[in-house]
Amino acid sequence: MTASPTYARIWAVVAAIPRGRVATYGQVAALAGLPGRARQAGYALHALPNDADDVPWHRVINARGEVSPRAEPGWEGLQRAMLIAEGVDFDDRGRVDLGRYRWEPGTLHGSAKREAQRRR
DNA sequence: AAGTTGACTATTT
DNA sequence: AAAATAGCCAACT
Repeated sequence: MTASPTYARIWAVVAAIPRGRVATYGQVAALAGLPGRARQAGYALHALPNDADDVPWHRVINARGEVSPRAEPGWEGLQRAMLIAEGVDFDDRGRVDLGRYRWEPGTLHGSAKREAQRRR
């Protein structure tokens, strides 16, 4: 497949998002070594092949904590359903509490993990 | 090769 | 608080 190294980096970061957590496009881009290139993160996911099960694209949302609207309808509802299935809650306006579900990479280790788990 | 596009975001109505 | 505006930059045509 003809994937740019840029895409590969972004996909790698997305693949690292733990279950039940979400990340913003800007966050993914920054972690991929592309600060300020949030749009490219979204572009990379758009170009993502359908059989890429190892990339949890549904855990990437926009900075407002909402599922980004895309060209084809129906996907938004699906993404929301998938996140709910993982334990991510949405409020009445269909938004995720980023302060609670935002993924903090590399932070949880050993006993610190248990402490982070206590948030609620 | 130049112009358009977009699964974004911060700022301003 | 929600909607429109402006800035952004790589991929796509």
